[in-house]
Amino acid sequence: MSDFSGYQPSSAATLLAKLGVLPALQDEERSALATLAGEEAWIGEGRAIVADGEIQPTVCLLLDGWACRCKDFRDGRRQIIAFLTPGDFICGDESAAPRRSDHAVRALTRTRVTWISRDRWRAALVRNEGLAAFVFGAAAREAAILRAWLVNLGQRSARERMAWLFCDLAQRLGEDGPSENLAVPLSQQTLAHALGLTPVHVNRVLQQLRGDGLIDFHSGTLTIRDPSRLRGVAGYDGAYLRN
Amino acid sequence: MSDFSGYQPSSAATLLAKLGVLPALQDEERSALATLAGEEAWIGEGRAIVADGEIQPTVCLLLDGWACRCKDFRDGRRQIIAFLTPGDFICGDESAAPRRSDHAVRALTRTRVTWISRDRWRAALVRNEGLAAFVFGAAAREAAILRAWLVNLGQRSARERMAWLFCDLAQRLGEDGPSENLAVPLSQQTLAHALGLTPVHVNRVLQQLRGDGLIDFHSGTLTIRDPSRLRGVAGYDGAYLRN
DNA sequence: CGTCCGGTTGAAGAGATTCAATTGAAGTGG
DNA sequence: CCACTTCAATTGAATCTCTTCAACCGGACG
Repeated sequence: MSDFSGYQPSSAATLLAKLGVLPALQDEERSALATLAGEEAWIGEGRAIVADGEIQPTVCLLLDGWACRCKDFRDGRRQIIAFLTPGDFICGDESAAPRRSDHAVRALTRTRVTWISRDRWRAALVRNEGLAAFVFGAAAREAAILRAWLVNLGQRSARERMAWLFCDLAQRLGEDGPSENLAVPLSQQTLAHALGLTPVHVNRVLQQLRGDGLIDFHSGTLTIRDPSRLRGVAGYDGAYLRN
Repeated sequence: MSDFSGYQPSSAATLLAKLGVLPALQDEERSALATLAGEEAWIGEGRAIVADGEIQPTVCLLLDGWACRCKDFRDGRRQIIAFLTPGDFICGDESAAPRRSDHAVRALTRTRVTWISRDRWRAALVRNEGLAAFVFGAAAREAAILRAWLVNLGQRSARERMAWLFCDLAQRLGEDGPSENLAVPLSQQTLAHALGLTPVHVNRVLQQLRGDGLIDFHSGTLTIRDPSRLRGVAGYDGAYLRN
């Protein structure tokens, strides 16, 4: 993976900022969360944060960098199920009993991660209604993204599919900022794994989209040149992200 | 849709039986749930139970028949996101605030449905820990199926994909019975919508699978002739269904 | 300096779609 | 009981998207 120095490593503030999106979330809740966070760790690019089949007893949060949920086949095929960015739950967001993971979570860049004891987490949710509402909302949102992604894979052509993914990323990353020149630390290979395409085809479609003046995608930076036309080819409707 | 008279319409007992799967669920919890159920309704085949974009203020349960979550495009394309069978939540299982639905739920057969007031539901979950655990488990399970389905669409060929879907259905339907001669009330058209293929191609692949002695699929009945070989071509591993 | 990895290009082939036509079973009405 | 409709399933042929395989480029790095 090339040079992704464009990322401003964020502290726990990233998560808190994300939590801040919820108007109902009081300072009290934010600090509650901040105090919950236990040990932290940096994890190298490409490493697994959670292995497929592993039982994760703790709640796990992504603080810095990008990760992905992915499923690997014996024969080398790989499907990326979701991209995770700072503030996302790596596991345990449903607060239910620990479950055997049916997929791996891998670091796409160097990432910083923190773990929270499930008991303390559960206690905090019971104590703090606003926090609980936020967490359930986040879970519902992730499920919505999952469904939208599934639809994307099932129905759209390679061109539409890639356009859609870029719309999705722009929407999610740009919710608190302008949607141009986004830091998207993904190789074409990784895009291929996310889109269910071959790297070769990703490359060609990428050139096509660039040639049409829709986007630019170079060394970890996504530039959306014509947002509305891109949404047009993608058939993109961001409704699934609004609650 | 042809003749699906093979279905024994089940009462609320179906749901309760499904709940009974969870050992920890006490009679107390089951009856709690039974008393919660409010008005019922029968819904005709093909009708929408929940429309895309609708806000469903109540919790909604499927009691009889099959339904699907599906996303319809303007241009007529349609992707089925999940199949729902008796005992499944149509909406509201996360118990979070009501959310604008990002997809429709359609009846694939004639279905029977019941609605529960969200307030009473939430109260019941708080009161009854076992019930809450079951509900969260169900949500986690549905998410796992969703992920597995996404992987299926993204990585597998038409043949593998269809084999996988049949394995999935057999596993889920057969959990409380033998896995042969399953009632699967789906047209080839519907299969196509679920698999992201054209009906024509579904037909050909179906013939191929039948010719290979793997399955039989006729007038709403799925017969798995060679389960282990079918799992082989599908690359099926049912781990995502176990918790 | 050589190697490695991501990106790029070309050519050939497989898999799935598209369009169009036919079959067959179920349901309707005369 | 038979025409007539309807709709799912089936078949064929042409087309196209995407894959596969193989080679090459260029920057990063030991």
